[in-house]
Amino acid sequence: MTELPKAYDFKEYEEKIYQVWEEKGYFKPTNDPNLPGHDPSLEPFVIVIPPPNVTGVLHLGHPLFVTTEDIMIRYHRMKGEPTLWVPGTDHAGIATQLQVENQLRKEGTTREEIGREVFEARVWEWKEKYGGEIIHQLRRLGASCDWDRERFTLDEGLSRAVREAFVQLYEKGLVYQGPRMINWSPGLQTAVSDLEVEYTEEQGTLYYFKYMLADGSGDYLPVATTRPETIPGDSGVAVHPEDDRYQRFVGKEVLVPILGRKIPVVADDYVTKEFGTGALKITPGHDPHDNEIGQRHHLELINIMNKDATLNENAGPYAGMDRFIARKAIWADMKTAGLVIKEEPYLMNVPRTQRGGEIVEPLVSTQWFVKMDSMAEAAAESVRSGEVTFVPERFTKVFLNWMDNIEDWCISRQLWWGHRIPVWYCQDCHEVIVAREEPSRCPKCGSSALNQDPDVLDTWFSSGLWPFSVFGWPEETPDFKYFYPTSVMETGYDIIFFWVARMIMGGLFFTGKVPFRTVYLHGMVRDDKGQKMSKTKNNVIDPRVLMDEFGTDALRFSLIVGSSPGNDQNVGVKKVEANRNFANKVWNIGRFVINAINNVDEPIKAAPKWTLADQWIWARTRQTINSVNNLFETYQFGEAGRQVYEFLWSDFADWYLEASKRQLAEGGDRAAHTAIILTDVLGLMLRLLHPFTPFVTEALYGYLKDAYEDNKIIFKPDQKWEEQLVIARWPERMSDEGWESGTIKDFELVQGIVRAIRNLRSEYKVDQNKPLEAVFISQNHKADFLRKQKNLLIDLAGLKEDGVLVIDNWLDKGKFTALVVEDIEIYLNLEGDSSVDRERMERELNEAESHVARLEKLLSSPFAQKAPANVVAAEREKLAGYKSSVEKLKERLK
RNA sequence: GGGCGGUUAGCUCAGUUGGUUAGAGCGUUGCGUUGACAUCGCAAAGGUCGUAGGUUCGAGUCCUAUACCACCCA
Repeated sequence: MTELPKAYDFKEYEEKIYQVWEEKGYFKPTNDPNLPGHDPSLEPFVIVIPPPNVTGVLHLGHPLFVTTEDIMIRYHRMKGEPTLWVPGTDHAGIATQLQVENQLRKEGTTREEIGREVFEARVWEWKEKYGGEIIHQLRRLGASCDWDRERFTLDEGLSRAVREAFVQLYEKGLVYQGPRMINWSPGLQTAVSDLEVEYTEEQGTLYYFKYMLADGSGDYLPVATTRPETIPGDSGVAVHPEDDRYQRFVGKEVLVPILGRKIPVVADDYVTKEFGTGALKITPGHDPHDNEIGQRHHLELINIMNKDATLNENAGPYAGMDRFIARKAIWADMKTAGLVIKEEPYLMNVPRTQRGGEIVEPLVSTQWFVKMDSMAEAAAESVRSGEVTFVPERFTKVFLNWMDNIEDWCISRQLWWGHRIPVWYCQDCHEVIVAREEPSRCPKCGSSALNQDPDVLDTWFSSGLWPFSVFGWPEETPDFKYFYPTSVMETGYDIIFFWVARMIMGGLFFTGKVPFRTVYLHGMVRDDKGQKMSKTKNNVIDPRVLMDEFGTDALRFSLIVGSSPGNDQNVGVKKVEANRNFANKVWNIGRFVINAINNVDEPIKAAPKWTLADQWIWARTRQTINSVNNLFETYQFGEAGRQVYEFLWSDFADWYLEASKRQLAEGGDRAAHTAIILTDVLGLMLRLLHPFTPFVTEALYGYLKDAYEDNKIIFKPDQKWEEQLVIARWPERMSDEGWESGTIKDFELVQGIVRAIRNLRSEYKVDQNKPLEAVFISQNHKADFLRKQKNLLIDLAGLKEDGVLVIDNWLDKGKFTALVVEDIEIYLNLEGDSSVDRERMERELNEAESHVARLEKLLSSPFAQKAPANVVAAEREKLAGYKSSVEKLKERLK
């Protein structure tokens, strides 16, 4: 029988407990399809982790998703379902490559210098060195994943899945290669997808200049642009077909400034008459909209840019200049040539890459693309039909809107870290070979001179296969057959397009099934002022520091409680500290209960006679269990956590534990039955709380179980205690037995009286420990009730043990101070100032009278007829209470 | 331009079938520490629930408009 320390020391338990969980295999799914005795009819609960960047640094987004998913996983595991959470990491192409390139720079070298093979080896080294860190942190956060099923997106199996997927798409004509307008990142030297481009509003300049007519008339078309450096690539000027100002120019030719090339003026209703001059220069090679207009009017496509964002020979005198230097140079030359009209400041949307942050250059390049329309239609249909649902629901619309406007996906990246595109080119006959395995010779001409495409695939291409590739797809493994499709995809709303959409499309295309039924999207974590955390703002909170200081449970609880799905949340250190205190509170409740169990030493003689407090806490327990079950089923984990918190702190600790002290001191059956109630309620609450704060609850469960089983007097062997809380039975809903609401109301009357007495004590500055004499006066059935609850009132309100009287009338009110709760008069011997007394009672009378007035008005309004009977009855009852208070107070004030 | 979310106590936020004096944590104020807990207890102050309309017996909750903030798509 060990005495627990006064404070919960999470450092003592977290690591050890996690180790035991893992060693005992609790994170492994029951009903494993690879083992004998598997029952395929049992529906499993499955989540695949959103794989964190393998060399990434832990930020608060990780604890948020880990906790949310762990809550669901632990809940379903406790419900006894076969439960699986598949962990893993993502190779994160650009991010990881940049890290290693940084390292190389420090060493004074570059990837080009060391070559592709050496570079790849270096990245693997890097991954081995730092890749374990993020996984270690997931464990520390308490993630109950099946680590035997851990995956990495560049693993052999997953690489095979990627090749398979590419080839299948190619065979069905959904993957194609071609020159097409893409977003080029000159800094990263790779193409990026539309999604990887972010637009920021920045101050720029709108340049107005003259497009001279080619007929030498000296007439000109005024044009405005934000990018003069693209003028050498112009192959037309467009005006709105209904723009009277420019009708006469349509069909004529104008001269490209400086270069003197002749280009046509066309009419196109894409042009906004009000913008700039109403005439738009068209650069089909370097602007996506211009590209479309160019195609419509068969304008020449001129590429004027090199891959490093310098201009090429098509830019004539500006060849070799960087794009921004060229901008200045051209403008200066045009000024000299008298072609400039004016400049004005202009707020423009500048496209920048998500990663590097430099300005993206739209240009035409040969890349690999996935044709999206048919896949998107299928994905949209699966959402429209409700086969896949979103939590919160509003993301459905966001998703469908994107699906309806989807563009083809550029999947090739000019990087060295990632899945190499499974395409080979024959050097001799130029055959393009797309294959699952590396071919040794060309199937067309037999040549062995084959070169593999140098590009790798977008990281999201492999991520899109994640929900089934982790189970061994394309192999029909037992895992794939049993665990796929998964149950819930939990991730941040910021990657709904990047990832969620592509998984749904991929799932439907490759497996014919949606990859998950429910998409739960969490919000972003910001600092306590609502700002995005960033290194430059220096407001980044390191989760590891929070865990060091307050424990994992406190961090987990802070990220879940007080937030709702899909909404951003602000997290400050204070909040985590408060929840560390909660963990400690739970710990001390546990200490109290264990102590109570240990002190029971007499055999139970009779059937239990429950006290009001016993019945009340049990009723509240049932209420809480039912409510938490409802909330879990609707993904309202924050509210569920809050309710358990409130129950434990405000009901169980503040009231029941206090009430139980006398019951325990009484000894005998009373103490034994009280200990049983304490144990049962705490046991149930530890279960409800376990998904949120797994460590402190597991630690306490162990001690509670030991104490209970060691006590041979109250121990019931038939009441099975599971080995550990992590696999203990989840408390299921209990139906109402009818007695609960009355019991709760009765106890609330006691609480009302106790609070009133405490307030009075505080107001009269009477020492809290001083026992008070009290006389309760009640003329109705409540007198009996009060007599029965006398001891409870004595303990909770701090009354004098033998100084409490319950009678139906009393004349000698002398120096006693009056208090009225509903129709009960309470007289306390406070030895207070009677003028203060009068003043206070007048205040109370005023308040009660205002309530009476308010309620009488309410009840004489149509409310009484139209509102449901129970609502009206409740108000009538309140009115009665206030009325008798008024009466008693008036009497006392005479 | 379209869309979404937010606006509730000094601060950070809960409040999901509309039910009649709106909640928590932190902060503030007062009192209190020899057995569950000072990582605490008891109590107090503090809110026209952005604004204006509407629906309803009843609106923080539903509808319309509007302001501001944030985000997404174009």
